[in-house]
Amino acid sequence: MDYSEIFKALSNKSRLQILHWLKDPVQHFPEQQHNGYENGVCVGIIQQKCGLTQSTVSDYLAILQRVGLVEATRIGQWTYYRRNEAAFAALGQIIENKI
Amino acid sequence: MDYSEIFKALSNKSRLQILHWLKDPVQHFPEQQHNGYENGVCVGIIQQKCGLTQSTVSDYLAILQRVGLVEATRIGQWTYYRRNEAAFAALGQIIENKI
DNA sequence: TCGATATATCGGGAATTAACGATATGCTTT
DNA sequence: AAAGCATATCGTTAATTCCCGATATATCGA
Repeated sequence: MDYSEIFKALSNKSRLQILHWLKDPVQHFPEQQHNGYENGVCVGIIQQKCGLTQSTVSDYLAILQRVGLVEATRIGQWTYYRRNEAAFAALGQIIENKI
Repeated sequence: MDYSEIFKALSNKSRLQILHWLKDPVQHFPEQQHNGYENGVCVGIIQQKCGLTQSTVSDYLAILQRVGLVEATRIGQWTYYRRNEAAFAALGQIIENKI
């Protein structure tokens, strides 16, 4: 298997920052109340906090999704992104035992 | 702290391959017997197996050393590189809990 | 000291990534 | 159907990374 793609996704400060914020959405994204946080946080809210443009944030979330670190749920016109904690646990194990 | 540099070091197939070989030097580098494997494997032997040039392999090992994933020992004209297993264990924990 | 060997460093061209603006797609409401 | 949002995709330039050859440094043996 090729883990370099996963590490490439993690090798960027903005993407690491987003992942860290998504670890505790209630604290880091209080401006999103409407739907709860079950499905994660929508792109626009993440973008505001990043300071990056909408297209960049959308790109970055797609990169993280492509390697399985986050999952997306489309609800109406919003796409909510949340961490895939199982992927992080698995990656931790891989680093401790396989790499 | 800035973990992106560590992930950048891991985001390359050749470097991951080297790290994996260094996990079991006796098996992957049988051509090196002279000094045992206590200090790791010297650059030339790693280079032969990689197929990359000497300068590239030296660069790559320096990158891995800079972020603490490997350690170097100079003995005479040889430099031996070995994995820093504590760094991998720590990184695994960071991914499971902190990122 | 000189030459041979091992490794490190420097400079560069090709390939990739960062981040953007512009535009397309898709959903919702009227 | 049309207008308004939210998000995705495309095309681009600047910056970075990949990987090399050339060269410098360090150590060893004669």
